[in-house]
Amino acid sequence: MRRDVFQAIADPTRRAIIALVAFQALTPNAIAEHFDSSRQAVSKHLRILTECQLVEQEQSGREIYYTLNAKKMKEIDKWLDQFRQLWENRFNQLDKVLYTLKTQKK
Amino acid sequence: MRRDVFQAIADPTRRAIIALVAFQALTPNAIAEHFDSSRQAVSKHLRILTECQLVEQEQSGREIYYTLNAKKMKEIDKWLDQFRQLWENRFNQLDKVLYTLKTQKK
DNA sequence: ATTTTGAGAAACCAAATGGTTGCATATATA
DNA sequence: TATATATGCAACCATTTGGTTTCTCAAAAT
Repeated sequence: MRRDVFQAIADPTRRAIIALVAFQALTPNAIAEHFDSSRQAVSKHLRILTECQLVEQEQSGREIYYTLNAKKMKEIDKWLDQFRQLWENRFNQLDKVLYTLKTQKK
Repeated sequence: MRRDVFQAIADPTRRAIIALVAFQALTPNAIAEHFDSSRQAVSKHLRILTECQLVEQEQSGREIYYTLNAKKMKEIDKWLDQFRQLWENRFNQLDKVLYTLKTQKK
């Protein structure tokens, strides 16, 4: 079960769930109300999100409140870091072509 | 065929390909050398990356050079923006709990 | 002119994914 | 105590995914 953050955010429903629990703790039932699919389907998404630690559970009686573990989101941001300078254009398309040409004439 | 950026970066091989073509234009053959899987498998990944515009093609004779379209990576960064303040702790777990309690006593 | 090489497309396949329904269990509520 | 509610889990199913092999085609190289 390769449950990494990138696989977790691939699904649009899970991204929506992330956005929901980002600003308030919610129960599976409360979350399911926002979607067409069944509560069990949402539950499975929550399981995946929990397994990769993107969300955390907090039991309160028979209810379970889910919240976003924002720190885990940083992992995605960290991965993006290596490309950030590229889209900020300090190292652009032309540079890349020149670099390619240079490494090719060996 | 829902070819969005998030689905594209879900696969670890594709993330590796992205990292490779980020710094120099490469042909499918050159890319495939970095992996265990066949050139055709890499080709399929490149197709997916192309379809969601994460990479761009540049034909040169019979060779096709692939480069990263860094601008498209910004989409991921943009999605992360809404959570950035959360992991920077300006709005933390406790706040969330309080907010939840408040909205519940209606 | 013939052969080799680079690349995409098609057909196929096992495994993973996202959904469903039905069930078990623990906690509230009547 | 009996019933209703919240949740997770298992079994099942259709579709998607990621890989393979085979094929075709165009461009280089011989």
